[in-house]
Amino acid sequence: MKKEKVRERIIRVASDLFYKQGYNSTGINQIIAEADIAIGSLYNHFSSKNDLLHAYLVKEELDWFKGFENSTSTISDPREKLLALIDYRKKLQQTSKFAGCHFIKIISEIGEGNSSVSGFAQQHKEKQKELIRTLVNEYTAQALMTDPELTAENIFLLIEGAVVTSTISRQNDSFDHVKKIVQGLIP
Amino acid sequence: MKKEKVRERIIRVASDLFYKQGYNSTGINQIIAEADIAIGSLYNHFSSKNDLLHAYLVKEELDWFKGFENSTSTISDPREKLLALIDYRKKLQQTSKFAGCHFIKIISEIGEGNSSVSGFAQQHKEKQKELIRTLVNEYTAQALMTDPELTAENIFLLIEGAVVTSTISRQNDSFDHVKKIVQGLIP
DNA sequence: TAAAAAATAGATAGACTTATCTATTTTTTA
DNA sequence: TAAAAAATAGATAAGTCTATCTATTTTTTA
Repeated sequence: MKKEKVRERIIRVASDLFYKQGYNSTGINQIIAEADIAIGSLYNHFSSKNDLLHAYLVKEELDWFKGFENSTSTISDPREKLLALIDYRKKLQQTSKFAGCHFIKIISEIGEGNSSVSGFAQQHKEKQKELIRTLVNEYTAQALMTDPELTAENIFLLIEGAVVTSTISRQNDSFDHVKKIVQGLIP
Repeated sequence: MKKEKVRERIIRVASDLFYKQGYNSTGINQIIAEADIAIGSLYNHFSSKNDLLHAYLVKEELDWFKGFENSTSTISDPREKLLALIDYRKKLQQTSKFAGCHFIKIISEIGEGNSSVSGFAQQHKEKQKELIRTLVNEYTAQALMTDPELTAENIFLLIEGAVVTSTISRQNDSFDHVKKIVQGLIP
């Protein structure tokens, strides 16, 4: 196993802290302490805390799609893949102890305050929706559907709703409900 | 018109700032400056910033239900009332320039860090769901439905999804989609 | 109108924040 | 192995944060 480089360790520790306790509640000193590095090393790799925030978002976006690919690479049927997407989001919530979606979180915390961050979150969610649209269209090719565009939006909104709901309730039953509803949408 | 008391002014200004720029990004000094009061007055009414946060949440919960009642008091038909709920959340997003749901925001920002806050948000969302459940059950009394419980959850999740999605995309079209979908759920 | 309560200005404590700097040691590259 | 690059410890600047305190003025109550 390759040794983790300093830069990678900084991003990993900072990402974890930003996610678990929030960006503003995480100080540089805590990051360097938990990553066990010198403050000079941090500022050698990143010009500012905001720069580190950007690296965090890039990492999480990569991890999200890598994780999805990893969870569903063996599934080719579009209907099964859509249901597996729901399972994937459920699993993410489970393993993070209901910490929620990284991008919803950061937008909630800094909002308009940082246009590059809000633009990044916007694009990320658009990609997720595009993924669903593609799968719904593949499904439509084999089983006719009245309004695939609206169905894709329907599934997307249900999943987003389940993520925020499970984050607040700290329970995963919303995903089971969404799965049942989606099974009805694509029979 | 009655003159606004100091305590009310503090809560109003603090609530506005907590909502617009986040709890952690809002300092005591900014609150007293914008409310145009002395710092001694603030700490005479509230024992800490956390105490003020609690007052903020209580206010927003009251305002939410008052606002809903105000928007829908003339509507008695449950189906129309459910559609009016969607319009209400849409209007809130419009008037706040897509600042999002107060409770999702605060949970995203402080998460587990404050159990009284997360408990409050939990209860608030439960009340919203209960409201939808009641309306769906009223509707079911006049037009039979296979699974009212799942339909209520369905509507709840769609609305929550539309709120977070419109917050990120800074567009209100999600609500129009939800309305169309819900009209299909309760024909 | 006199006493009590509330609000004021403003100083201050003490902890924490991001970021920079120097000087030294360790690691990597050629 | 020697030179270059990277990482280190630790001090420090300059600012922010929440909260407390005193002393004075304004408002409310009786």
